[in-house]
Amino acid sequence: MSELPKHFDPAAIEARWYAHWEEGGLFRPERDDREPFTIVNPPPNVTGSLHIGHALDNTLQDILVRHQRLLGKDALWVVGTDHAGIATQMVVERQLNEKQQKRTDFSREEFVEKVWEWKEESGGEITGQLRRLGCSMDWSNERFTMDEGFTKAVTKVFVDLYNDGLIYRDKRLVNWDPGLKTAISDLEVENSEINGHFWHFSYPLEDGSGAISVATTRPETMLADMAVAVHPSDERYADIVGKNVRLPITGRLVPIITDEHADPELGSGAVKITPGHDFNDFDVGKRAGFKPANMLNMLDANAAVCQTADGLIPDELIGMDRFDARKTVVELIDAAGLLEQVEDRVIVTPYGDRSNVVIEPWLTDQWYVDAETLAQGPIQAVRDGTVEIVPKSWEKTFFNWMENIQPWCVSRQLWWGHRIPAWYGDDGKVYVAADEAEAQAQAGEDVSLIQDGDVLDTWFSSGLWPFATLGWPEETEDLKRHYPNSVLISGFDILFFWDARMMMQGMHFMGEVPWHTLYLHGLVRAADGQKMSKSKGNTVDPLGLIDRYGADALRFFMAAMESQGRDIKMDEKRVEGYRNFATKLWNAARFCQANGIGASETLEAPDATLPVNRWIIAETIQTIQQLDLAFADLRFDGAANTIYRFVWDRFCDWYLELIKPVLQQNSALEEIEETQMVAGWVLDQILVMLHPFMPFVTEELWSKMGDRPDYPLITAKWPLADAQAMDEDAAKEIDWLIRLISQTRSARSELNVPPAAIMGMYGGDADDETLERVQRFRFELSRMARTELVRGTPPNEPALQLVLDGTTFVLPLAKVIDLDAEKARLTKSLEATEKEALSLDKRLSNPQFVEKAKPEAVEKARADHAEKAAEAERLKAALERLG
RNA sequence: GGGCGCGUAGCUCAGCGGGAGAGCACUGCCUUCACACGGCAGGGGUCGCUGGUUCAAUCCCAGCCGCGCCCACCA
Repeated sequence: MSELPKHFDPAAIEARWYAHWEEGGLFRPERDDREPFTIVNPPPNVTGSLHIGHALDNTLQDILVRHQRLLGKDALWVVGTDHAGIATQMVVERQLNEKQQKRTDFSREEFVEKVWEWKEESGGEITGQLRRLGCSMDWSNERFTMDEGFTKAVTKVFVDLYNDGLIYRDKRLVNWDPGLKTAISDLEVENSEINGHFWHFSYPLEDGSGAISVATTRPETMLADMAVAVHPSDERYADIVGKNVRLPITGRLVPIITDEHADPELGSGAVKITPGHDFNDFDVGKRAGFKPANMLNMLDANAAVCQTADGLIPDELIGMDRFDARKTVVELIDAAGLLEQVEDRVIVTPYGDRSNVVIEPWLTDQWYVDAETLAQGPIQAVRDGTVEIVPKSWEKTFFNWMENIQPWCVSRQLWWGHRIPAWYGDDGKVYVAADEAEAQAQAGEDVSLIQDGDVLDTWFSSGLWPFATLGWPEETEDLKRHYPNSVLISGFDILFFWDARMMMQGMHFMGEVPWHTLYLHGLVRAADGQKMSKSKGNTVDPLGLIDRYGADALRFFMAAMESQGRDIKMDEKRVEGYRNFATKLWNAARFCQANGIGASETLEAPDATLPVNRWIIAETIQTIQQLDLAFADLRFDGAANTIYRFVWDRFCDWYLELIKPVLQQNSALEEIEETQMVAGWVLDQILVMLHPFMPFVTEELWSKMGDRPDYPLITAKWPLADAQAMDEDAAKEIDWLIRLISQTRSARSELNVPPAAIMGMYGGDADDETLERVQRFRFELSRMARTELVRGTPPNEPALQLVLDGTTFVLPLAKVIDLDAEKARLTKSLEATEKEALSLDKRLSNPQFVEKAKPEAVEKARADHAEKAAEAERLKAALERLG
């Protein structure tokens, strides 16, 4: 126990305590015999740095983990980082660009080596920042999605899914990102509306008997048109279905076909079909009997025009960028007199979420996961409650996506990531195996093999996080104990990317859900409600907030603002307010120290006789109960507000003020000792309850309030909500005292009674019990209300009158009192009371209410009415006495 | 086109069947021996609008008006 400095400086204690916890192994004490509690941390990008969203996400997790650790559980918070294929490769490529180099200047091996170097160099940044936030993760088993064990798991998953028929290679349209030159999944495409045009072309019939009009938003793709479709029921075209049209520019002959896809209402009702460059047309093309292998492709990986298989594209167009080609094609068609009309039109255009380049539907061979099959288990699990989504409103969104899920393209044409374990033999076959030796064994010695050059989607590997981090595919002790995990906390923005994939892969490979609760939180927005983004320049750096206000304040802010289902708007004033809260607690502890109050020796509430002590014990227990409920419901805001109010309003503003007379006014020794003991116990409970939210300041105070070197707060015991220790009589008595003090203060303030003036207080019509109470609390009343009990009949002079329960107290103050002000005050009070009494009276005189309302409600209304009516009478009498 | 959410004090948000709360901001007083990053007292709300259900609605239902997000192939 050592004296607390006068000023609280978060920075001075944070680093010290974090190191102490980590070095002492306190994040993961030996508790093999206890019930496990497990959370896996959404692995941040290895080369990333902590942003405000991480701060929210990780604060919430740390609160749960610290709470569970205090409850005595074997709490494990798995931590690690993600290799983040595209994002990381982009970072390194950008660095090369700065040196006038590019990826392709190097061999694949050389480039990957450079990424590893970068990872070694910068990969520690974010983990260091998580430490600054106070996150109590199990660093002793820190993982990386490309570490050896994880890579083994990824390979096994791919091979097993392939052998189960759930991964296959297919030629179909993918979302091709011409900027990054890789395929991406549906989820990585962001659609946005842009202003474009709708061009109407006239396609002449081969037999010269006329023409058919088609409209398109992408004229350049007509270079690879393979048909024109009309609706089967569209009679306008019935007699030309089956004829050919001769396409402008290429001169290709393509048939007029029928397909349900053609909308007779739209444009002319006839639509050009380009199976190689449009998702709808691909389906139409397949229905029309075109094999994907024969579908014409007119764009290369850069989305520049290339020659189609039939060689019909004029040379002048070859090599032209798709947008230049668009212009040129329109010009050529116009020159041929076949451009009928150009309409302005808003077009939904797909962009790559990383590159921000317009995505091109492109015909390639890729690896696909049969997501539909894998989705069945998770759908069922959410339906039957095995997995509870919190807040529940996300369930619909989850079902809607899972029930309409498309094949998941998992191959990426990148260099950084998990190499796909597939080898192509010169025998034309594909061999999928754990390594090349096995593939060779499958193929036989005579076949020469080349490994697939692609890597896997990052989410393919991070989907294994809940079990691969625990040692899978080895059957480790950890895996047995900690899978399924207890709860997953994630932003709703990765519900499909990550959460759903974890469920699919977890259920397939572990046979069980990855966790039983899925808690989804919102986004942290800028103060004006805008989404934070680097490009807008409106991001708030959590490290800066920690520098200014301390990690505890930032954490408390996150918790207090986290109500389920709503985004959080950044409000720095509020962070400041929670810094003030930490300071308040610090000063309360200083007061305790100065008054001989220290660490409690017991976990149970001490025995106490003084009402004020019995009262605060009851208040503490109520707080524990409320906190337990809030935790059970994952109401972070509720929990934070409960402890906040208890510390500030109850403990500091009332309890500490009420015990000052006991501690400082020559009370009996046993009363002082009892009060010190109770205050020490309450402060200890506060520190424990607040610790999950504010780990640093609480641990510091815990150590400073007593010598308990082998019993750090981080592994202390969560308080017991022992209802037996609650004393209703004491609660009533202190409640009465608080109301008397408040009323007196309020009246004094309104009448401008000088703050220091002591007012004599006559019991007036008080009964003996009340008088005795006033006498008993004379020191408290003297200090906090500046009143002194006077026996006898009040003098016949103007006085301040207080109506409390069944008593009218009289405080004569002839010299100071402003009679009119007092009249006004009493009148206002009377009016308010009468208004309430009247409203209750109206309700009670309604027979419908008395008959139909719940008996408790009627009973309460009657009691309230009686009370208000009596109070009104007293106020009226008081007014009359003033004349 | 479907789905979700929001609209409560000047601001940021809780509450969600029995008559409205917090933090900040604001006003007045207080340099009281834990704390001015403080104390005490106070002002401020037809709970978006319109109907309905109910003895009773900010809270449930329907419609409308504003705002936001997600999903979806209208060429």
